[in-house]
Amino acid sequence: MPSPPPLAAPLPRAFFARDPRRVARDLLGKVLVHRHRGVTRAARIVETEAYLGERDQASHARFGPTRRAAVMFGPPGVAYVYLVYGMHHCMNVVTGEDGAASAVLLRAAEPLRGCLAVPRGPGKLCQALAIRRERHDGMDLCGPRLFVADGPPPAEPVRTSARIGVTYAGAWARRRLRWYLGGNPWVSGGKAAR
DNA sequence: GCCACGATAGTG
DNA sequence: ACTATCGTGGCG
Repeated sequence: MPSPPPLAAPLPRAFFARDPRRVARDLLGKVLVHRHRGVTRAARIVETEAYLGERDQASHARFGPTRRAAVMFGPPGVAYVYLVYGMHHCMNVVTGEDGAASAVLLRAAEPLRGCLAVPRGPGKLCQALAIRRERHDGMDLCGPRLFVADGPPPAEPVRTSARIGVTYAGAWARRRLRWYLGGNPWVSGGKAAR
């Protein structure tokens, strides 16, 4: 008997080893999958933000390879998960070349399977898929536990805007480094941001 | 050691 | 607009 085909396979590392802006755009419509103890949780990515590296004054990488931001300076295709405001976890995928410190923040997704919350906003996305810093920061996304699977090309139009919550970053805050699916109800930021 | 503050989210 | 809640980075 042939074994059943996997429901979803991880995207190859080459997908992440590119400019974070391209990865941010191409992640729209892809499926984030978390498997743990036989439970699968999955959601379709509808909103992302690119962080361009050490020079990007909105990025955690702006302080150099500190303990928190260390994984951003490593190879692509790895999860960078951190804690904000002492209570919310946020997940990024590391992109670009090894050492470039670029990443893409996953901001919102459409629930597909096993979601514990509505994955609208980066904190809620992690809560929905049971992703947390202690467990997933530094995890390889080309493994079986936490990965991004391919999905059909989105029917919705791809739109861009300035990133959310980075007003401290001066001119970098005004750059259009946020990507989302226009009109999609799962996108965060309220009516104005959709 | 201290301290100010956050790539957020929920309430008023 | 206010705040919960704690790790982080800057500075001394």
